[in-house]
Amino acid sequence: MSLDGQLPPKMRLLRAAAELLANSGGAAVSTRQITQLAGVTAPTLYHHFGDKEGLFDAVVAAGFEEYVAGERDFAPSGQPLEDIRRMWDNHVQFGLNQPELYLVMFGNIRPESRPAIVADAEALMEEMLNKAAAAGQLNVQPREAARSILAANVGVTLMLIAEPASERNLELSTMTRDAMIFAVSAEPASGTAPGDTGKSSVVVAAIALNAALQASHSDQLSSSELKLFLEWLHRISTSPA
Amino acid sequence: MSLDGQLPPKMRLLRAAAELLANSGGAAVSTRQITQLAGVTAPTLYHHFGDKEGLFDAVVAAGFEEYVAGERDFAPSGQPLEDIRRMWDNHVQFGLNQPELYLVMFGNIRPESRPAIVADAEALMEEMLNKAAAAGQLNVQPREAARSILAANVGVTLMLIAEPASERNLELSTMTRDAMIFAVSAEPASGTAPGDTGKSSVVVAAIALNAALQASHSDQLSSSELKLFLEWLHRISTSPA
DNA sequence: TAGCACCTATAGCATTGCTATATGAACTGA
DNA sequence: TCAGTTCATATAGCAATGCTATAGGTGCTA
Repeated sequence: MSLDGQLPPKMRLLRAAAELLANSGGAAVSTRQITQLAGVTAPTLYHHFGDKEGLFDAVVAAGFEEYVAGERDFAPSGQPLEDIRRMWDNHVQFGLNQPELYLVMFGNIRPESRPAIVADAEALMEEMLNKAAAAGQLNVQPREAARSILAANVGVTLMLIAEPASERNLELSTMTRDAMIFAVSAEPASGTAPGDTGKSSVVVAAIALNAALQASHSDQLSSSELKLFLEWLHRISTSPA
Repeated sequence: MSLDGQLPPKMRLLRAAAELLANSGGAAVSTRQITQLAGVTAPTLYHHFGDKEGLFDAVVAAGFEEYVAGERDFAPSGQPLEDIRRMWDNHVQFGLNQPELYLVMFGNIRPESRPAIVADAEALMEEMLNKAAAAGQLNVQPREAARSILAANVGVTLMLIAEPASERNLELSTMTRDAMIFAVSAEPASGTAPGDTGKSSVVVAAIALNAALQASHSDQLSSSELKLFLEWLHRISTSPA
């Protein structure tokens, strides 16, 4: 139960802290647990890191190095926006793989350390977005785009972490990701005119669906299913209500 | 320095905890500080709330009531998507006004309590999106849209909280907000442009009908018919583009 | 060998969340 | 009116926490 490996105590403390943090399930981790697992006594910890927070900052810094490495460690595809997608997915995956560490990095807020990390993550993404801008693919400043995308990226990751692993639906991530990337990209994005506020009755909706179905040859339903479906639809769309 | 006001101790504890939490600047708040400010001794706290966490949960619950009240307390404009914008702005403002409370609610994660709150916030937004869907203004399921928008909303708010108040640029919020809303909204008539990134009109119509049906208790179909009908409707409205 | 900087251990302090127990107050039924 | 019961608060103290004052090795240089 001790992390001896002839490693220097400083390293053992770092690893012990990281391991306990990762397995704590959100609960607090005591210095006594850490020092015991590291096979070291208390003053050693305070000699090397000054503080419990100092130790945790070191753990976070190490985690951030790993994060940055993950964000850089793929061959650029030549399509900057495609690379942004991969950065997004990497970010989410990092959060899901190391939720506790991620929470300390992006979920917690201590007015000094967090902005530094966030700023670095922003810079990382901005760097990539600069290429997109150079290729004329952005319709906003790269910095603003990076901030916006990263904010959404963090929000999605936090939400995915918060829900039980069995219910996690990564479509939330891809959908939000593509929405953000589309929003900053220079495609011919027409205005968002709300348009006519169509009536909201069941009848109107049913009629619309009916018409759309007739015209589209959807193959989601078998022919017998479709027949019955249309009959019901007709019943609904001719209802007196 | 005491919160006496002839209020019952339970209330004084709640207010003391809320006040200390709001002014702690992220630092830990001890039960002794709370009980002293409330003019009460320790066992009183544990009698009423069982736990330090129990007390904080109560504070969060009260904060959430306030949040929900803020989200409901404006006249519906008749344009659901415009109301969604206001919900977003309310959310951000709540976070900036009470950052510490907000962090406990949305930034922290304790696998039990947080998902409940997030789920409630989701439901709140989904409720509004149902109206948009019923009006044929959505191209995704209201639930998915709500999750996606809320995730981005939280991410933006956290990022704004993290940076010094002087540098806060709310344009990050409006830009991300409009990007998300645009992404989930159906292409406004103006030419129908079927091919583009928008989903087919069948899907839009099916989603609208689904939302309208849920809200209207139509009795044109028997319950068993309705069940099967909804199942098919779901199949259609989640079909790949 | 002596001196020196570095690293670690022994032991203990103040504060933390929490509780076993007891005391008071308010209500209930006779 | 009064004993019994329940609710609410206080006294005092426990175990665990973060942290530290002090002292003891350990290896290097001279």
